[in-house]
Amino acid sequence: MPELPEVEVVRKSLNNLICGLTINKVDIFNDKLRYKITKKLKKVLKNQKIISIKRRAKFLLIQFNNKKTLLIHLGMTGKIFILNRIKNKTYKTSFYYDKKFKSKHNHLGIKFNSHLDLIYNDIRKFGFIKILNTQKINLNKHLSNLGPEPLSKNFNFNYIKKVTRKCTKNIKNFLMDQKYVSGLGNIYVNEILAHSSINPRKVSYKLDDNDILKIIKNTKKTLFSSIKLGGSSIRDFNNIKGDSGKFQKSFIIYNREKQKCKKKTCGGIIKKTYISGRSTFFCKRCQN
DNA sequence: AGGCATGTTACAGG
DNA sequence: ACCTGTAACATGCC
Repeated sequence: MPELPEVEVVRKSLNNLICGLTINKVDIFNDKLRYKITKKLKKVLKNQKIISIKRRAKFLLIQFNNKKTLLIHLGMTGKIFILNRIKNKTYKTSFYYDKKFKSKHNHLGIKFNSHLDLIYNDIRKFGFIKILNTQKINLNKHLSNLGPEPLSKNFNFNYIKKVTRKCTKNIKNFLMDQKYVSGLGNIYVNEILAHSSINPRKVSYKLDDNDILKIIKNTKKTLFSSIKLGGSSIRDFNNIKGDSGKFQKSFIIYNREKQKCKKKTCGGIIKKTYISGRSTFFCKRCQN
């Protein structure tokens, strides 16, 4: 689930539900994630109040009043649930807590000074949770080498022109590389290149000005639309009742192998290939 | 049964 | 040094 739009949708719902709350207790159910969850997390967060919930690239940053920040990366299958322990109700964070989510994959629980609990659940354990000093956040290795946010003004023609000129990667790997643009992943890059009618293997320095303009326009457009629809929910999330992500219905290329290209007057057949081991979909006709 | 999966990182080889 | 492909991480689905 988690590329930029999905993380942003989670951020927004957390901001609505738990910003301003104070932590009562932290439980570590299973510390095995990409990096081990440290025990000091419990002490550091106890009695602390959330003062802001931000997103940078695919990271969530939950800031507390003791100058600590919780850094969360959802990896491939990380999910955050908010539960009402009195009414036994689950709130929408982007993805409802459902019986299909097995508690054996719950890693962290936070009890707030209210009727709410937060649960971090991660089937494949590729995500991670770290505590950082808020003042030193920009020095953190995960955050210090990130390229501009694609929805910000820093992601513009001059910037992309400048960096693509000296980049010999193909454009798909360029857009997936967090040091050039942060927050894009495999699904959205497939979509962006399809919307832009650019072949994913095109070498970055060979992009002409028009290609660059199309990429910028379609990146912003695709991400905005997805956020508006609550992000994308694919595979195991598809059948879950109450799932709020709807952008998968707007995919024009991802997971559409052998189907017809949706771009008007094209109608070519979509092919699947692999680039750097990642599934890549493209239309031979309009993405020359 | 084996291939595949929204991410990141290390390593080998060109 | 830079690039690509591959494997690894862990689990579930088809």
